[in-house]
Amino acid sequence: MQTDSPSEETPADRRRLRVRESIISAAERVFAKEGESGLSIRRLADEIDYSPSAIYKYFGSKDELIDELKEAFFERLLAKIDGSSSADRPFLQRAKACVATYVDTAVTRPFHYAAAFSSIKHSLPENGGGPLSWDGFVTTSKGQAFGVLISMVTEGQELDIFDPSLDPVMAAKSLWAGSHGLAQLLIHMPHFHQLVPEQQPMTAKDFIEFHADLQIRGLLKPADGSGNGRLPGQNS
Amino acid sequence: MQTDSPSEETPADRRRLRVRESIISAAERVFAKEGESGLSIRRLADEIDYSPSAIYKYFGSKDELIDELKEAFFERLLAKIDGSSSADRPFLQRAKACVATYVDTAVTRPFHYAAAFSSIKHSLPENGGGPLSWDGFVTTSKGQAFGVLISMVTEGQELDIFDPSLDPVMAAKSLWAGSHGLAQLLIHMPHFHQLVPEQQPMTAKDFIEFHADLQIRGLLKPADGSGNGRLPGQNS
DNA sequence: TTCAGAAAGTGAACACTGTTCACTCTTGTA
DNA sequence: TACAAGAGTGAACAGTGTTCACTTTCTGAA
Repeated sequence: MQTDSPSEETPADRRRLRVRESIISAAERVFAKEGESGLSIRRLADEIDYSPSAIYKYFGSKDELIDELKEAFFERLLAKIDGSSSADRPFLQRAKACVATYVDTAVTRPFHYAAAFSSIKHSLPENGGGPLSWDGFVTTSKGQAFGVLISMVTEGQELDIFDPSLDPVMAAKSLWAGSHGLAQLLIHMPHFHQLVPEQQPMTAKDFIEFHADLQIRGLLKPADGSGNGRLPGQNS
Repeated sequence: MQTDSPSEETPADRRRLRVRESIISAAERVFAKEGESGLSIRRLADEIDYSPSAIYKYFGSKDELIDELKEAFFERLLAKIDGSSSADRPFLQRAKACVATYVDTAVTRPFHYAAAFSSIKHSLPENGGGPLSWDGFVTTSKGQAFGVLISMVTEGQELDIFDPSLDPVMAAKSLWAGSHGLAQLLIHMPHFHQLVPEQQPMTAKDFIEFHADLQIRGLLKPADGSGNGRLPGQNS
């Protein structure tokens, strides 16, 4: 199928890529609206006017197809939070925006984000089941997005804003957990943000910012000299 | 089937309850080990030596059965964090323990916890799809567990430890999101806790406590006395 | 231009799934 | 003892992901 010069793209290649792309885009359309349960191979085949078995000439399995959707999503997410963290604004604003953007992007494509954390026992395909390796992780989009968080923490420490005694990786993981949790709750409990005893107006965006604020607050450098700011470990 | 006196329990009632219980316990056993995907009606029927259709004489659907497992789990969780929050210890220790217990309990039964937050668009069956009502929510086990968090925040404010300018409900939601996020990440990314560049010993328990610490820190009363959204006096 | 081989595409089948329904068997009561 | 209600069953339906032998289409070389 390939010609002698490997960089050349034959008509067959283009045709194959076009069909592959049509599968992906149909899958993306259905998945974004109805999620994994709404996306069946037969339905997909119907939408692109091919037989179900034809799909398997392009993707090894349904999971492999969905993995591609998730990976594409995390690339978008990475680009967004990377943009937030490198914008031309004061540090604390950027830090908060970074968290807020993460949550906001996740909520915008709930099925993608939820699916990315839906499997139990093996979240990294390339390392199925084994202990999560650092080197393997940081090359994924997910890992790179995490790297943005780490950089943010170290920058905050260099600026003498964040507590220097914190391990940046652990702090970033904590930050990730906090953002992830809010995203998940907003996704899985509609109107979570306006869940209050007295009905007061509160948009999801407002609550996301409130949460980001609190998250960042936990990392702030404790007031100097006072034993109050730092959380006492054993006593209190 | 009921006798004239409604409080009396006939042998038929007991028999029915026994079969029902055997279904639940078989389901619990399979579900705890393999999760929703490993639990099929036919397999369940095999395990209890009944036909698949017999199950439908006891539960309206597979979802209804699983809902019962999830509800039972949240009742256990509620009891546990309620115990943590009311133990005879200093406040900050209790507060941290409360968060840590939540995460720990979730991680211990990963499938139960994950399943409880797996559906998108309607997390409260009794309110399917509509806006989440406060009154409906606080009566569920989930809602009551949340109530424990709110009480903890208000107590911290009364003790002059937590920032009094924070809305207790919003702070509790933020806390919940943070705990939920860590639980989810630990469940869905095995060895998340020991995901570090240099391999240094770090147990899940240790990381949970670190995270709980940071979460609580975010709620502390700022040392300089200013309220929400304070900026550090240092350069930024 | 012809022709072999590779790739693309297909339809039927397999082994599953949750669920339903007409049916039989068992049980408790009048 | 007769009868009705409940318990339990087997077969079937509609759906799923996936496989495989098969045909059709295309392409690169003789």
